[in-house]
Amino acid sequence: MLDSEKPTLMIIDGHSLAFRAFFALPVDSFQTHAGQHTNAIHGFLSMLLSLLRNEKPTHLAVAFDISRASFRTREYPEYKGTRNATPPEFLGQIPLLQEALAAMNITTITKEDFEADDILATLSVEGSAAGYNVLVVSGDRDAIQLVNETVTLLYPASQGVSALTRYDPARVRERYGIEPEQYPDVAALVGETSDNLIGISKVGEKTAVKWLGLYGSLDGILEHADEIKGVVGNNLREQKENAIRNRRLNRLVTDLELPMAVAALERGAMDTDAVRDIFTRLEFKTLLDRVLKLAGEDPAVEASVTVIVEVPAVQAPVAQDLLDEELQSWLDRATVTHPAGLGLTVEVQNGKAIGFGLASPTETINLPWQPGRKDYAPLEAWLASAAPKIMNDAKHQVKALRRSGLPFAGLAFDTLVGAWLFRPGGPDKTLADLVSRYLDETMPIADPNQLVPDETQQVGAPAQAWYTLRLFAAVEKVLDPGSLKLLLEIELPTLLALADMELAGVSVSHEQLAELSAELGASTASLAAAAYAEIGREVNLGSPKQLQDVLFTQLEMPKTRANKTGFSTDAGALADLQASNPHPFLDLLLKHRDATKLRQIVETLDKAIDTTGRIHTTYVQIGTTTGRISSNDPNLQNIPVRTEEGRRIRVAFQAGADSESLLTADYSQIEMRIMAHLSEDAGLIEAFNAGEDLHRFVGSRIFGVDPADVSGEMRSKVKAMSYGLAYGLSAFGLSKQLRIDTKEAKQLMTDYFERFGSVRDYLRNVVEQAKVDGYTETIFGRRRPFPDLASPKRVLRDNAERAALNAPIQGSAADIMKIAMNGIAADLMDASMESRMLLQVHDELIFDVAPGEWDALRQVVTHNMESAADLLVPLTVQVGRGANWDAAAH
DNA sequence: TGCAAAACGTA
DNA sequence: CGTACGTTTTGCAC
Repeated sequence: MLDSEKPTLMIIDGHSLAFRAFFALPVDSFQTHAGQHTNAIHGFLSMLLSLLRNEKPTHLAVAFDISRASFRTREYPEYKGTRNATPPEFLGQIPLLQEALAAMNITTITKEDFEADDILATLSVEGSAAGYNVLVVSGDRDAIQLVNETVTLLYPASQGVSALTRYDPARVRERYGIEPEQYPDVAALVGETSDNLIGISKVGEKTAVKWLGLYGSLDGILEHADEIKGVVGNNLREQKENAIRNRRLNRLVTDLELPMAVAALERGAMDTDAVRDIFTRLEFKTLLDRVLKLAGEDPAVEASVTVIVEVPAVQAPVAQDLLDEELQSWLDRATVTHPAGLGLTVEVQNGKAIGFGLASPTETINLPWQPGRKDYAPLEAWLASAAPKIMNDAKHQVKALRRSGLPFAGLAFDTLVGAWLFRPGGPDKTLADLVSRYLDETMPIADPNQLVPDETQQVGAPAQAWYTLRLFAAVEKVLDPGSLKLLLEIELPTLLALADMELAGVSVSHEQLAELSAELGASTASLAAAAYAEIGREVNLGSPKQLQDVLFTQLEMPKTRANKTGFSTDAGALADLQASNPHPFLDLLLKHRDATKLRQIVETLDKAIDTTGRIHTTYVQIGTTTGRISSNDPNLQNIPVRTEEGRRIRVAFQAGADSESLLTADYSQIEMRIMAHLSEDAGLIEAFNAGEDLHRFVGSRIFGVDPADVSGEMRSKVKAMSYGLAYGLSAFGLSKQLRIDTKEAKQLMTDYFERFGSVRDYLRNVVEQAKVDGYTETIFGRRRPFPDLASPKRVLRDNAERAALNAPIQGSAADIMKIAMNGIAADLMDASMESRMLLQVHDELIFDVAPGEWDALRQVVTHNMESAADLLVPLTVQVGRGANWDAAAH
């Protein structure tokens, strides 16, 4: 029997979902004239109706608890003992809900001495055995253990208002990293606050999952408890009774004797009079309409039920379904009639393309897609052609096309990136945001009060494409010519390059990370133990609040810099304390911080490795205000490099299986070179043209000595000064960083500007000009608005001034790197090279070098990076080669 | 569950 | 009292 032919049994935990609905909906808005609160009933029924429509269960039951007392509370009186008293507004809603369900001819089940969960468990086992597809709907995590190939859990995603998440075994694995049946073992170890079940101290989800991975089950873990090291190991051995008790209590009963068999739960006709009666008493008007329409089972009528959202003033044209010749002739006509481009939205699911929406100003086309379709040949030809495509947030759609083996060319505009160029740092992140801002319309979105999203209310791909096309005109209009050029010539090619980099990913060794993690885990444990010994007690070293208590109360150390929660315990503050009040605890704490931080990074990276051994970050092209790209999920732009230990992480980033090595290429001192270019400072330009070490050269000028006589100390002072300049550093800040007094710092700045006066003039001028224009501009015309420069508030204005003087420098560097990347991507393509650009870290690029391509790649990379901009000083690039990222550094 | 704050990694 | 980011953890409010 096919799955789709099997009957579907839906079992709902009435109490947990009604309770969630109670907190999700405002109490005051749901009240009868008689004063009865109804928000829980309304929320529950609304969700139920959506579920009935979307899931179409053939069999249905709702289980309720009878009271808080059950065999579990008899066994362990503290069970659920911490729960607060039921809110008075909730009282009385359950009986009314049950009455409504009865009227709808829906079976409700209770069982003396057991919880609703146990009923769910029993029915799901019986249903599976009897050949049903089973849907369990519950807001209680314990229900996760019920999930298997035939049982799916629908669990409220957040706060019980927006959506239900479908947990099938794959999703449980993805979310928790365990098999569904292992969930109670995790819960037993971790504990469950809401049930007043105390777990093992210091054991969280991460640790529990790790142990389960090692030993398979709670029993396995307890058998090997002696092998587990460190504080957690001790805790486990000392508190194992907790876990055993928790496991006993969270095991759901699957063999209850219930008053009816699963087959008896088949849905029957509603008693529409009774439904009318109870819904009227509850004063549910729209819900009554919905439930009666559902009872009528008239598909035409049912479809009309969903029109609850406000109809926008302007509506997208109804989408047409076209195939073969019709599609071809539509495309032929539309591309000619609308030479500026057509709107395109790729519908993406699980990273693959599953459909397309096309739009002209007056028509939209809907094209569901699956691999191997022949009737969309015209679409594929159009996608592959240079015919202009207007998209919104194209990057992930382009990735989906590539993953689906579809061609793509002709990206002519990205409304999201365009809007970002207009307002970098603005709040607009989605198509709906842009529609609201630039079209002043409300794009219909799913009713947020509905527990189950209803696709019929969503704007589909064709309508999205249509909105995108209209946004194109609006966004293009607000962009100045420079920004428009930037978008077309720099950002759009970069978007495509980033898509390919994300798809490529970078090879990372799980073995090396695991080894590193184990080592770091051991050292954090011993450092923590040593730190505890120093102060005679155990505190959470990760809690600044608890550390404050240790440092300033127990050890009576002098107060550090203040912050919002008291006094700073950051590395700088601790170093100051160590200088004035040496104490072994401080050193141990700092080392512990280092180790835990590194381990955290290692763990995050390890988890991000895919089945092919690679990590795929996501670059956010609109992620910054300056023009830089940001990276997340995971962030590969902040991998440690400054310490020996940290660099071991970079060793794990290695050449891919098909590559001969990695190549790294970075700009040397690009921001200082841009500063030299923009300020036209003769001294600084000479410094770069001299080919001498920059800081040594500058130091010799400032301190009036030969370059050869510049000491290490002099050089580092000059270096800090130079870099600080671009950030708006003050004498005070400089003194703080160099640990010299303010007077000396001030003198250093004076001497610096005496020799490099144009730099000071330039920095002043940037801010002055920005005050006049209201924005700053990079070498390539990237603008950043600065409304706060006119603020009467000192702090705001000062902050804006520093950001303004930095923006053209950081932003120009970003422009240059993007231009270089685009050139490299084009050259790799033109020469049909196999080497791949993998990572960008602001001024550095990392590549997989295909066998035999080293020389060619080095040439392509260096040439494009060095010639990306024509400045008054040369752009120089350092290239390195190695089997891993660390070795490839120079 | 969601948020702010602190801390810290990078250029 | 130095720019630009993203992630994790803690502690607290809802």
